[in-house]
Amino acid sequence: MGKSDLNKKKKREALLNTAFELFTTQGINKTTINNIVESAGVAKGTFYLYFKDKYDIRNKLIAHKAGHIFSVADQALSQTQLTNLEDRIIFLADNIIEQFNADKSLLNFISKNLSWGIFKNELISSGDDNDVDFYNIYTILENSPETFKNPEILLFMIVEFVSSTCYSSILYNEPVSIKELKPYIFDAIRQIIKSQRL
Amino acid sequence: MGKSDLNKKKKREALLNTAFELFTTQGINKTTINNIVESAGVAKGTFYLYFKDKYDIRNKLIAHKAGHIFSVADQALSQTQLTNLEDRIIFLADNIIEQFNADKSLLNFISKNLSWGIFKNELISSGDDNDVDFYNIYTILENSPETFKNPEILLFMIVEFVSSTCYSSILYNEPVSIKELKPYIFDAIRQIIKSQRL
Amino acid sequence: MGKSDLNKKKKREALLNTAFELFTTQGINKTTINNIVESAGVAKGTFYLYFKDKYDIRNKLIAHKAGHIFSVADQALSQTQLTNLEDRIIFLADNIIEQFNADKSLLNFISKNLSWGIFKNELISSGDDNDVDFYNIYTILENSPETFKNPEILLFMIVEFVSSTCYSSILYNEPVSIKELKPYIFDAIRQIIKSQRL
Amino acid sequence: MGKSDLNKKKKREALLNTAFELFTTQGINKTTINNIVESAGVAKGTFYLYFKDKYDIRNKLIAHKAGHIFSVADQALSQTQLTNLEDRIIFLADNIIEQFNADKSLLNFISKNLSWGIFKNELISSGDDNDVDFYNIYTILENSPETFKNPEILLFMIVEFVSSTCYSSILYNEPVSIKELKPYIFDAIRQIIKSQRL
DNA sequence: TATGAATGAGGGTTCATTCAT
DNA sequence: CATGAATGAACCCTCATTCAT
Repeated sequence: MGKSDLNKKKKREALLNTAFELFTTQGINKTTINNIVESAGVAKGTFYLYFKDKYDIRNKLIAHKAGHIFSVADQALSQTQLTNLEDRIIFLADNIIEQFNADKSLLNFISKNLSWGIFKNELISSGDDNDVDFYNIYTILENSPETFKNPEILLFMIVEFVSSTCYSSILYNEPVSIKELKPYIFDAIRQIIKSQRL
Repeated sequence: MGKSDLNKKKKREALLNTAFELFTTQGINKTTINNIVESAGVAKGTFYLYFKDKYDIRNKLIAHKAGHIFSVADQALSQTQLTNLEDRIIFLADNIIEQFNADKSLLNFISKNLSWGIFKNELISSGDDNDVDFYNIYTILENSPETFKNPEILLFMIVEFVSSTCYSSILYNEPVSIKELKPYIFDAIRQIIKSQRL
Repeated sequence: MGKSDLNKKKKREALLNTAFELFTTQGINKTTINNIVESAGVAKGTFYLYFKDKYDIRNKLIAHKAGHIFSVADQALSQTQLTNLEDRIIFLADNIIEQFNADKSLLNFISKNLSWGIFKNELISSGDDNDVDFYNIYTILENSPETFKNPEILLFMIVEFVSSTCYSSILYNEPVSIKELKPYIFDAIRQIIKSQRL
Repeated sequence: MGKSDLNKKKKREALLNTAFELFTTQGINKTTINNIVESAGVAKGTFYLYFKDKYDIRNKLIAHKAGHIFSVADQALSQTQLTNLEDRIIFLADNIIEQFNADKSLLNFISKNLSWGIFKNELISSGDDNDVDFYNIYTILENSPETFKNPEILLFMIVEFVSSTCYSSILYNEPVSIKELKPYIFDAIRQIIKSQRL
């Protein structure tokens, strides 16, 4: 990679990082391209060399950040000795919840913008160096000796259940704090898994 | 109520109805105050006599619409002979899902903007003639002979679970159509209820 | 007409006058909406209350100015005792040439932007208080005892001939000054008329 | 001519051809330097090695294209046996009209931008390999046994008359189609010539 | 020569908000 | 209460031009 290519990559990353910072602190609507380029220290025109518009950079960020979260959780899981499927899924859920709990603006950003369909599309379409190992998570289900009616639906339901209950609890302590809510969530997950077991 | 008061009420409702129509068809960001007052047939300044800004009218709409949905479901439930708690909750869930399925823009509008905390706040703070009987839904749990660890959490989890899984399925058919997804959802709900039963 | 209506009319005219001033001195491309509103002493948004964009105001100006020129010439003609058709037409041509000669920027503005078709369309479509009596000029031909193969074509040819030869001569003294050119033009006009006489 | 010189010439021609293509299809204002270099397949900076700016390349194109048209007409004339002056001029006019009729975008481009003075200046100033034999056309008048008051003015008037009447007729069919208009134009030309004959 | 990434002033346009009527 | 003309800051985006490579 030439010096110029390296410089380009750096500019692009500066824009991405700045945009994320601003999106999460001020919200997407309130963030202007002006804000982004100013903070990133590049000229306005430069933004348009790398991204089509504000929503283009947002989508790229979402996919990147979401993938990263799964990746971190997966890494942590591989460090454990857990073998039981339910335990492994609960571990992942717990890890992800804690990531969100530790970075609330990240939770806000992703939840407001991510949907299952968009997520899948972005992962597939964006051929950049997204080292997202999201689909590896499937392997948890697939490699398990147990079988399920429909693994994708099961995964989908768990993801939606966790993310939607987390959102309110972590950000607004509603109806209770995440600490209090967790046992309920985990119980529920175990039951959902059971209901789908063949 | 005097003639002038009536006129005022009519203006306010015209603004609310128009705003809802525009929010659901064009999105909130794309809808301008101009659009609203034009369609409502009032002057621009008049808008500010009734609402603080676009987000004020949005919040009022959300609480109103969400309450209405629960109300409709509750009414329908009262027409049935169902006595078993799980059946009653599934009935409500099904009814609400069908309401959303029949009016996708409504689902989109509410899901994008409603959160448990905001919803509760709005219901409490807005003392207007909101005839929302949302909290009646609690009575389903409370009046049941069965008891649960924490009824509000249970309700919260079900609501979040249903609304988040619905969203993706109804609007984007992801991961599967709502028709296919329903049995899984209902199974999961039953399991969640079980997990919380004392 | 209310005070407010009057004020509106004044704003609109201020914009038109300023735009014309700038268009003729700097050219249309170089003139920005910013320039116009600044000189006119109104806010930028105000411009868009009265005109769609730069080209809208240009078109309205062209029709207005072109109509005015014919009107002035026609008025002057009516003050004369000329009866002979050729003489009357030459008189009009001379008058118009002198108007352009006296206001070269006007000539530049109109010639660059006016075409026979656009001119006719604008005259018809723009229902504003354009007191343009352009078509009265037809009456010169129609009321004459002489008849012509095709009066519109004759008029068209004379107008195009005069305006195109004027343009170069008045603005660039090419190939000769307008003073030198005039006799040639008038001779040519007489010949053109003859060629079309039945 | 060295290999490098050849390459340079090729680049320059690529830019000229592409610019003409874009100017005539999209208009000059809408055409950007970006468009030109992209289509021409050269880098952006390269443009500035050959031309000062957009208007520089435009002027060079106009002179070139206008000269070419006269050249083609002149060539065609030399293939005929016509000896009578009027006939020869009418032949040229007809030929040029047909060239424009066959390539309307060319007519649009040249008419909007060409003026007698600019044309002459460009021809004189631009010493490039413009093999324009425009002035040869003078020889038609000069070599004729007949004599005229002022040959340049005569030529000027005919050129302006033809080009301005053509413009409206060919591009907008106003006031009538070029087919219908031609006899009127030719009649008028004959009269103009007569009026200038000594 | 040739490149093309970077620039940044300035373009047109929008729209929430105000306030005199 | 109701109006709507006027505002002007702020928006997104373009594009001619430069200059280090």
